[in-house]
Amino acid sequence: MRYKKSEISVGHIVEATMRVLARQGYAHTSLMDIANEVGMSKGAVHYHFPTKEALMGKVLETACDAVAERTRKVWVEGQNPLDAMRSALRELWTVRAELSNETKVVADLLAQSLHDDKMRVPLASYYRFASTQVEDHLRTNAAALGLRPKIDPKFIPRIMHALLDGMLMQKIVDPESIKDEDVIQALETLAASLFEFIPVADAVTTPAAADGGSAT
Amino acid sequence: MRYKKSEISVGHIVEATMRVLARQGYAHTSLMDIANEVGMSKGAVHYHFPTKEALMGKVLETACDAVAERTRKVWVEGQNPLDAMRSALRELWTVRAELSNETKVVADLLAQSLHDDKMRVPLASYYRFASTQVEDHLRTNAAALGLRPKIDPKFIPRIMHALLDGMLMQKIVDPESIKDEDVIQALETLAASLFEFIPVADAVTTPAAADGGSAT
Amino acid sequence: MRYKKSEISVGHIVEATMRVLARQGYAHTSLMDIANEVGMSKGAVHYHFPTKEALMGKVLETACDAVAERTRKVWVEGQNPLDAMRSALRELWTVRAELSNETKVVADLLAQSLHDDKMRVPLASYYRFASTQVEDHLRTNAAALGLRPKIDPKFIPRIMHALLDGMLMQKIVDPESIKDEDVIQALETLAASLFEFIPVADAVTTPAAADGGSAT
Amino acid sequence: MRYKKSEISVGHIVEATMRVLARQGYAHTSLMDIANEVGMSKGAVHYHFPTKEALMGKVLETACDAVAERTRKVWVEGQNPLDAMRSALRELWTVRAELSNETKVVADLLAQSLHDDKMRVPLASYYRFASTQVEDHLRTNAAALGLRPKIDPKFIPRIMHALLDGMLMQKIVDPESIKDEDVIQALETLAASLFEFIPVADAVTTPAAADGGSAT
DNA sequence: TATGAATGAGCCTTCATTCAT
DNA sequence: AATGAATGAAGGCTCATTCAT
Repeated sequence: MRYKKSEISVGHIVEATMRVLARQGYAHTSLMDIANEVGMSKGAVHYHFPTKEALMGKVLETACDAVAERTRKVWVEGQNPLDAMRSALRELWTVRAELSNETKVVADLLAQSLHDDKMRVPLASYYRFASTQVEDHLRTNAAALGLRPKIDPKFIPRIMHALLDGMLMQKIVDPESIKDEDVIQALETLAASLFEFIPVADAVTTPAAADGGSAT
Repeated sequence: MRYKKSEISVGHIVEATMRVLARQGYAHTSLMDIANEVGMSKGAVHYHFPTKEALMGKVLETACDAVAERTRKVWVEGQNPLDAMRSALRELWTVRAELSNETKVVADLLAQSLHDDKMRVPLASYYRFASTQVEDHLRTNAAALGLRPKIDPKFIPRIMHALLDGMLMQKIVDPESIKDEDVIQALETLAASLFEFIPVADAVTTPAAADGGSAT
Repeated sequence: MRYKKSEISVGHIVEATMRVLARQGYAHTSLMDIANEVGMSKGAVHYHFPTKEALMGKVLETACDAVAERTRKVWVEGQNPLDAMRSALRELWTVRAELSNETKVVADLLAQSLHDDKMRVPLASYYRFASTQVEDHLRTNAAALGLRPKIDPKFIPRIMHALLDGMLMQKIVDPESIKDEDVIQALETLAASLFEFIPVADAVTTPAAADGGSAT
Repeated sequence: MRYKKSEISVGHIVEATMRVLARQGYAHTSLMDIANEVGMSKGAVHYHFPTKEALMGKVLETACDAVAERTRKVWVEGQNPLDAMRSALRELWTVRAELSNETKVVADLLAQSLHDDKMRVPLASYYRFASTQVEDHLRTNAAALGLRPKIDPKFIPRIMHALLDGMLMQKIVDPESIKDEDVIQALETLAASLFEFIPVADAVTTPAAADGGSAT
């Protein structure tokens, strides 16, 4: 119980940093801002994090975890991989489009990672997590339903995340040009065209059937 | 001399800033660094740009122009929109994967634009330019060849750029996981699936057509 | 247990401080460093010493005592004051030249005493102790052996200590220029020249006496 | 003329630092104190000296030069080395006993040099200068006057400076115990006993004569 | 057009000290 | 007797900006 106090404070600091970072961005966030936001002295912040860098590392990690968690939730339910992917994409886009603090922080620190090696670590493991998670799902369910991915299943989640992240950037920069419905619809069409339908039961060689199926 | 001394100096400053920014990132770049890189005094930099913000604005504009220019070149040649898009994607990815100074600077300042309205302007017009340029191309050529885009042609370039930008982020963060060949192959497959082949009057049932269909 | 826990801890703290001070110097030693060296918390150090100043005072006192103790040992044995002084000087120089932690701390805090009155107290009593101790020795033995000091015997030990301390400073600053043998030889010659030989009644013209004379 | 301004400011800063250092000591002197004393902003001080250490280095150098200069002046006049040494010692002690700012600063930074290699350099060259200067003087004049030093002439100035510095330390720590007249008298006696008198004209082998001469 | 000097606010960090437990 | 947490005042240093020249 004695030692919990520190953990609590650390938690508060990380949360406050997330808010400030989302509001002002890495380049314009000082420890003073953070201390004010968390309602502590600068010294207290340094008591828990020896250096600003260390704090930022922890914050990035936390933000990645939070985003990953949302990603995880999105996938658990679906059965049919195509439907799963559709609804997941819709969810994933919504999560991004809301521009939660965590999303902003990840975006911001991702740019930092261009010049700071250490920042890459949590980001890399986030992408790897998201990638393998979906890959497993596809490997398990797709074949059973006669859906054959047109590209390496390992790459599908990376492609989808890239699409989402890239669209988010455009939305940030130019919100009027990016309507959520357009994005979602485009995403669904794209997702669909990543698979070919291969009827399990009867014939396999009717490209027309595959055509119709995948185009739906 | 055709150019005033001032214009030349401004050019030097912008170039130098591009280098420094690519090297150190916005958050860790000071006017001192820039002045050193140009070989001028800090005062001189301030003579040409009243404020750091103004300089950054000009630099971002220049970087966007440079990137747009490369994008433009990539599209001019192609005839068949599908082939054009394929080769364009390959080019666009190569340009990004090289991580030129301009690319880095755009990525870096894009993150800044999350918190700085003014920075969004040149970025927005870059995306709009890239978007409309390709849109025009598609509108002109696609129909003539019996290719019908499955999604709003206005959106296709945005999707493609999103894909490229998003993949670039993953490559920055975790280079080992992103092989250039994989990316290019995935992009081509995706590009292909964005179009349906609609048999024009005469030539119809060639297997090639069926092929195009299944590739949708 | 004979000693209270508190006394033991105080001892540990003082010892640790001595080590840290010898290693880093007063100006670059923080309570944190000391707490780390003792293996205690900063709070614990403050429990035993209300203030950093108080701790430093105690440390200086201890260091002075330690140095004085070594000085004391050096003098007890000899009989002939001249011989005693010779061997003592040799010893005293060796002690200094070894640059023990205590020696370093005394030297360091001596400089502090330029600006901090309280620090002067233990240093002053160290010098007084060293002075009176030797003075007594001289007063007792010198006359009996027909040796007459050329300068006030009260001053002789101060002179000798000054010489030793001053040489030490030069050795610290420029070790290559100060060879221990040179120092010792010079000190012995000097010590000898501080006394005149006064023939006592009987034994007179021995060459040894002349020798003693020329050494004055 | 334009560039002189910087030199003037540098001069002011060094002078002010000397005053503050003499007043408060190295360990308790901040750049703020210095900036206040010189009537400039902290930034201005950093403009001229990139780091506190650099400033301190320059100050130590200046202080050493100042002290060396006074030492130099003291020696130029005298003819007879013994007389010269006597009056020089008197002068050197007076200079020290006044505790000028330069003297204090040298004493203070000398203690720092225990833990900071760079500080040793100017101090070492000060001692070397003082040493060689007097050595030359002795070599030139002593023999001509029939005075033979009892110890290596190279070492005489080092011994004398050690004596002076050591006495100064005692005076700082315990002023009441160190009377200037006592010091000077002791120094003269000591100086005298460092030489033997060897009559040039007639016989050289009379130890008695040497005895009388050196004892004077 | 460009420089050198100076400013002052702000930054990250350190530190002696306090206090509840 | 000792700890962990927190404070707040400096501390050294950086930086965008100003200005006389």
